[in-house]
Amino acid sequence: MVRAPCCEKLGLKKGPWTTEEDEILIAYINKHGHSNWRALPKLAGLLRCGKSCRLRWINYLRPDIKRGNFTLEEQDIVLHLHEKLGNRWSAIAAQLPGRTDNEIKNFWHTHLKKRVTNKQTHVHAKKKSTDPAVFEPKSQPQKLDCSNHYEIPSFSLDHSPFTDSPTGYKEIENEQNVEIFEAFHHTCGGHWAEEPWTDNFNGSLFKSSEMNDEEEIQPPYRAMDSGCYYNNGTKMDDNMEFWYRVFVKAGGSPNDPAF
DNA sequence: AAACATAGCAACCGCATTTCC
DNA sequence: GGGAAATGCGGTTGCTATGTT
Repeated sequence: MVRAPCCEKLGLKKGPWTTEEDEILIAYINKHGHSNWRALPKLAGLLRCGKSCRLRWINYLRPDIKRGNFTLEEQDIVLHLHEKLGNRWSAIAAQLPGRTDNEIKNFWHTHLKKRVTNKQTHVHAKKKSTDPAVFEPKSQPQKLDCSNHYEIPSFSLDHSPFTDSPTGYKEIENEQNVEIFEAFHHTCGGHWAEEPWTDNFNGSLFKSSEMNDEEEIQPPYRAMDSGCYYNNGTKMDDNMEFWYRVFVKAGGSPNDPAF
């Protein structure tokens, strides 16, 4: 294939776009669309190459672009998908309406990469703690549905939702609760005393009952170094924490007197 | 206040893939 | 079916804002 001459050789402009250029591009696309990027700049009267116009439109001028900080939910989705897909930014962007691959890529390099590095360090350090909760990711990440459409299950605050499994881990007793628990962190707002969850979990949820100080946490198991706290600062026990998360995820008030 | 370092991000580059003729 | 053109994608660069010394 013969490579098209670069912008400079054609006397085309490079570098940051001006407001005037943006306006011209927007006006042209609004009127004529962008069926042919290569022809567009000439037709619109822009001294830019088609590639530059496309990039500017896709990454900045599109009306459906979502600007501003990434929400916790978006950050988690990026982390989950990156763990599964790697640097396939466009594939990740496809799961985040309004976010561009370029924006996600930048955000990853400037924010999330550090968090992953820190988390790995933390997981390593966590092996010295007692009774860490662990998760086993089973299948590929999926876009989490964070709407509160779950029905509040019947439960007793004294009842343990965990059942023993032959593997030595404790498993959450039914699929609906697993699903709710998996999505718990997306409901957290200011209710959870924890950092946003960053690990890849999307299958059954397990809680270790047999890990001790000497055991190293290895993938696919993950440390959960967080918890839920009462207003007085006391940490909830495991059962209470579980039901609290289920309850809030299902639409219950975080301040419900039951907790 | 100035110099320097770092972070954040828009934009570019070159290769890969898809579409068109 | 094959080559050229167009588009898409991911890595990288470089400018600007902000923080630190």
